[in-house]
Amino acid sequence: MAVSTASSKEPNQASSAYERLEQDILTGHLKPGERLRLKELIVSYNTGNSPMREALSRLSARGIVTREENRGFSVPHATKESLTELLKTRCWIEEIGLRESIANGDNEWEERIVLAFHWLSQSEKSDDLVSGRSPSDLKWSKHHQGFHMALISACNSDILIDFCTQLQGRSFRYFNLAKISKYANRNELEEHRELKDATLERDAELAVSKLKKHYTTTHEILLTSDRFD
Amino acid sequence: MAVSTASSKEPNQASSAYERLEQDILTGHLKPGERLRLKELIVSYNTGNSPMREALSRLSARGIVTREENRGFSVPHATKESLTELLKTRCWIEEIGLRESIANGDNEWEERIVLAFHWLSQSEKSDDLVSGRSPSDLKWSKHHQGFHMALISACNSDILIDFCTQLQGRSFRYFNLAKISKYANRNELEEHRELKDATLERDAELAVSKLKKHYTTTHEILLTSDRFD
DNA sequence: TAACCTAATTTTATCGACAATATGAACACA
DNA sequence: TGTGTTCATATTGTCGATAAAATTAGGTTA
Repeated sequence: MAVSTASSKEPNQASSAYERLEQDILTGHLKPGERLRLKELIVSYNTGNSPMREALSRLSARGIVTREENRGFSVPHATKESLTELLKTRCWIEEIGLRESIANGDNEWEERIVLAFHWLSQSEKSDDLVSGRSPSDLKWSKHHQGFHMALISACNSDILIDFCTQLQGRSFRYFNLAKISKYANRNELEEHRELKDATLERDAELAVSKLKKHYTTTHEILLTSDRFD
Repeated sequence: MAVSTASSKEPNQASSAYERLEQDILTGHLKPGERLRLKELIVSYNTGNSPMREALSRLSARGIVTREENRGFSVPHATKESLTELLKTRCWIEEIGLRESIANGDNEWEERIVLAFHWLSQSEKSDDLVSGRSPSDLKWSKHHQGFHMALISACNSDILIDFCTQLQGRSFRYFNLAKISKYANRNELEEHRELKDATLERDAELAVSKLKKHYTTTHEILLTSDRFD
């Protein structure tokens, strides 16, 4: 069982366990369907009964782990069907966030996008193109997620933003599980640039179509993977 | 502190506590901002330390209670601003659910709507119109929620349905906190009927506009309440 | 009086043991 | 061989006590 090493001193053990376990699930280190036995987790993550149980409870409430009453916890299954549902839903909801942001976004919103794109493009360039799964992936992922969140960050609904964060996390897991190099026949930097430009020009229709295209392409690539049930 | 009485034998204490506490928060028996001290809850709900803590953890992960690290849990504040955000977001997301359902719904979906409307109209008629907050309210609420969920139940996204359920729960709390008779100058039965008819006739534009009008009217009524911060 | 420090109290977070439940293996029987 | 039953084991769920952290109250000084 893969385990994240304890990093910075978290406020308390439960939250620390929560974050590390979430990380290990979303990065795909813990495999779909794998059972999460309390006893083993306590050893692996070097914490106690109560904090780990609390972490699992919180994760299950957010759909990051699956729970069966009196039967324990496990890593959610990953099927092509649920991936399709996930991406479809993500398109629906991020479209709203993007349209609202384009309608309401202020200067600071534009700045957030410009900066997020800058860091994304930096990390895309510096990535080495051969070894798809390099250690820098995590950094790229953070920038990628940051960019997409910046786009919708002016929608004036923390609730919607939270939903998008959840969907992003789940998508991230499928991306990692698929084990496909993100450079497979694709110029993501250019896709992101076009998306950024359309957004900053407040061309909602174009921006939304770029966004959907972006996700649809990802979807199609991921579906070629045979790593799902 | 108000407390739900233990009802049917729940699978385990943690889940039972979860549901009862959720109920007491959403019905407004526990007031916004009220601190949820573990010790008191254990006495009130007649359960142990661990199950109650687990219930609180799960509730906080879903935004039903607020948590501050090392400072405990409390009932979320209720402000007019967050109510506005909530209803806005709900309109956005349920619109999607409704449009998708209208596009994809099958016969069973139509049957669910017909039945849900039937029970809703029954409980609306039988409610006595004077005492706004009658014990039958909870029954009406269940039917009301059931009707709105039926409308979107053919959207083919369990994720979206789960989001709608969450938003519905939070809206329900504001409704209860406002303490406004639901018959204030309003014919809800007729609103629901028009919404149902437009939906069953697969007139997406009309149905969506009826839905939004329905929620906007609710919103305006709730905003007249002075029960929020 | 107001600001600040310190100690007592309250409250949250965690631990280790125990109870309840589910799982799996061995065995009897058709 | 296949099916059902019983008992041992493993796993989840709960309890009561303790440790850690925050809050409160009292007292001291300017």
